[in-house]
Amino acid sequence: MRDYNPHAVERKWQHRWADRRAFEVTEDPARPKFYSLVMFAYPSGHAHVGHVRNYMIGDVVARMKRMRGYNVLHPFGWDAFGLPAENAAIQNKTHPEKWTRDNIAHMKDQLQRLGISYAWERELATCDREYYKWNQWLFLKMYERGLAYRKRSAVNWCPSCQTVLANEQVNDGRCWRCETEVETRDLEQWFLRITQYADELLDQTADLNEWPDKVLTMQRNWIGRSDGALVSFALVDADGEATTDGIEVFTTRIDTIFGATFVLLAPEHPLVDRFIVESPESDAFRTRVGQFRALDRTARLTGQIEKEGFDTGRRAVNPFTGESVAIWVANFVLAEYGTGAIMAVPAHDQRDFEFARKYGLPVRVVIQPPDAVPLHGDTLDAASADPGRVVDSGEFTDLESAEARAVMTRDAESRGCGRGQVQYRLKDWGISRQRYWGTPIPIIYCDACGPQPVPVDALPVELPTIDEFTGRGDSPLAQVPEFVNTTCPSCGGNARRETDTMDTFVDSSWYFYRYCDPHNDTAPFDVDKVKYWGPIDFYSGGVEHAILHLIYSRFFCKVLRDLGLVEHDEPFTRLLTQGMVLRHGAVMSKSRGNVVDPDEMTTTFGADALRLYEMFVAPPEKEIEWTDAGLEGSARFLGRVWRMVMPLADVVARGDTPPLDTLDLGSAERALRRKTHDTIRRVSEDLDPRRVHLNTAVSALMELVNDLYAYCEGARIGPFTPDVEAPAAGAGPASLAVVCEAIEALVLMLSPFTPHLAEELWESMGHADGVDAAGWPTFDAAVARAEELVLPVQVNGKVRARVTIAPDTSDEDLRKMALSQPQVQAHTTGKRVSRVVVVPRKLVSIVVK
RNA sequence: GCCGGAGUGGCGAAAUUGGCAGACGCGCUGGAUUCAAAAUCCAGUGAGGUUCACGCCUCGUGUCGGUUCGAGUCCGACCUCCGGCACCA
Repeated sequence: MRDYNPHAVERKWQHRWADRRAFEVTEDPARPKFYSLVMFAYPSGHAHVGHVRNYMIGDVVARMKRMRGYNVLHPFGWDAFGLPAENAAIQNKTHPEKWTRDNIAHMKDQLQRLGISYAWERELATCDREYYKWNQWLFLKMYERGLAYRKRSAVNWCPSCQTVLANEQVNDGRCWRCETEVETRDLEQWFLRITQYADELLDQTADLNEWPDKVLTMQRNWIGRSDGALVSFALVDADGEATTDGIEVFTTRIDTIFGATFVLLAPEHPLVDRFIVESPESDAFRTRVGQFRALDRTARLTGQIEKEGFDTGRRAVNPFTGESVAIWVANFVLAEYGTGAIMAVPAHDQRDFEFARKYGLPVRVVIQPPDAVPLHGDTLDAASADPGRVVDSGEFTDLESAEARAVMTRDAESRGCGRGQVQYRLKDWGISRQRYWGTPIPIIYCDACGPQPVPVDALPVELPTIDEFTGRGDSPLAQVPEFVNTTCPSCGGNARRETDTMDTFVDSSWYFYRYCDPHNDTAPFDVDKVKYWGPIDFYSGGVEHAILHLIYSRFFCKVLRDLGLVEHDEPFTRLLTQGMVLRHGAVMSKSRGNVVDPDEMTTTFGADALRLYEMFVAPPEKEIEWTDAGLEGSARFLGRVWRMVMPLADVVARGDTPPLDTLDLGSAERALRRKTHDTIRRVSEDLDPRRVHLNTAVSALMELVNDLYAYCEGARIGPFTPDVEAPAAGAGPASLAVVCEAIEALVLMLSPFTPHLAEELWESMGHADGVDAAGWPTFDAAVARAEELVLPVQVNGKVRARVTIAPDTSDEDLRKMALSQPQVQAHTTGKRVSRVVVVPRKLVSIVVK
């Protein structure tokens, strides 16, 4: 018997798969389809074992589905635009494209040596002009529909990356990529109107029942819907008379409005500028406001500052009480949420409470929570935010909070001073980036005609080649006159191109549709092809994309649906968020120097051992700390499989063992068959895309191998025959038949995990057509059924004995057997048996007193 | 502060509906094989007690309490860790 040489085996099968184009697919309406996808890769330079883990999860599912007869689409590609390439260019004086293409070549080579079943002919890179052309096309479609628009606004600016960031890309006031503190800039920017889909994005999270709850919760929080009301407080003029001008506030607690004893404005609120002008002490007022506006942005957004404010000297009328109340400016009121103005109800909102106490403003209780001592504004030491019974509120007194909100909103509406309103935390998606290595935004500015879309037949707007990257100044594209200067598509006069590029999250929001038709040069993809392959049945990737990528992709899906390009509402049916692979407690990265290169692992142990180990070490969702220790164990297991199967491969290949149902099997043989079929059941269940318990599937296969060794040792066959040349010597046909059945099932079930080894063994067993042709092994419930059961017998909750029974033993017989066990008697004698619980097929529980 | 998730041997973990806690693997210990080692095969391995021995007993899934014949699993309170959101009105 030849020894197991993983490298030779792996090379052989990788070449064969490539030669046979084994994983390339076309649409086939006669077969059920399965679209297995892993998040595509950023070509950072080198794949590490963390990437490998994710790609393996997708590959195991894809390979299993292929064996089950599905037409499986399993593509791969590159999220190739982005800042690191440009930064590398600045540092190393290379071109971002060269850096990117070199990295792709290297990483592709690494991945190919892992034997992943990708349809490489569908490979795409988002920096391909054939790809980003359709980014531009989709942008123009959105522009036509008013979903892409331009506005001047305060945006997040990372001084280190020299670019704008979306809200989603700012964490704790810092850049998601480089952790530099983010500044605010006022810029003209392009936005995608994701808020138009806010409700749908929120509501349809309810349909995503194969997504982790964690991700759905994060998305719901991110969208942040709150139902409330807009209420207008009329401004009071210098004579104390109400005017027709008003301050609109947003509140979710209109039921507390009788307790609204003042109004607060954000420092940036437009009325503040008017008040400055109208103030008798304009200069002092302006200085005051300036101080608030200059407050550190990060501190303000994270609530790390003391609540402060000042009286504007102006007043407004509470439309419910008719009282005139003070208008203050407060540093904690956010200009970008709601209307930038709030009604302050100190008795029932903690922030307002603190503010009121600090400045001695009135606190008035208007809600009495049930089961609480009667509250009083003068004695409160904290706001009471709980709902309850409305008090001291005129005609609304005695309503419950929830009802009061509805009634009072209707009342405001009827009097023309308010209406129901839904607010979202979600903001429109700013996509302009002042960088080079991305998709040019296909817009031309003409002094005469204004912004003009680039005509579709002029797409793509190609990225010009730039020789030098300095990282200084504005958009690099602005420094290329031949790019900037163009003619207006409308009037033909001189015009300038937009020089910003798109956020790369645009690229990754629809790439999974392009895979369905990657070489189409007349459309982003053929509608019928996406109709066949979509939606994605299984999608796996890092949980760090739970909000950004996954919410943007859901948004794009809905836009594409409304454009008539896709039919489904949601792009990803099942989502698996894979746990990260850490090294020394940190995510692997080149800069940290803690990267574990899969090449080293495959050189030492083989790709199959690496694959198996990463699937076995922990559940896919769980974060793991990388150690080499267990990898050796996986390599050992594969050797064990080889030494079990190889000696008997010829026996299988000869195919002269009699059919199992014609044989009279002994109890050891029946037990092995039972194990075989029970393993088929367990592994099949664990590999179900809704489950994907890959670690327990592997351990089930290990158990089967252990049982095979034990059986073969007893039967003196296979690895236990003294004569290697005659591994089946002395074995009866029954022994051989059950062992052959077991090893065939074993090899087939192992193949999604360790495809090279499995194909090699399968071929050695005389099968020329590969494991896909063989299909997934069939589970036979009758064979797997236990012949006898061993049930525990508990006395007062402690196991005191076990009884072995036939599965069809009656409850009464079981009860008698249990009570007659000597160990049970020892604990029941002299006591009264008060109760006997018989749980069929589970246990017997006896209660004594 | 709010919303999720988790806490099980020396380690990674398992336990699908409330039913024998610790499957499987790593590590360790012992045995076989070997001149020897590696590799391989076999056996043992939660803690403590007890027995010449087969065994038997007690404790044990973050802490405290509860429900139940029976709780890692359900309920209540708390502790710790991880993730998300956070002055969002």
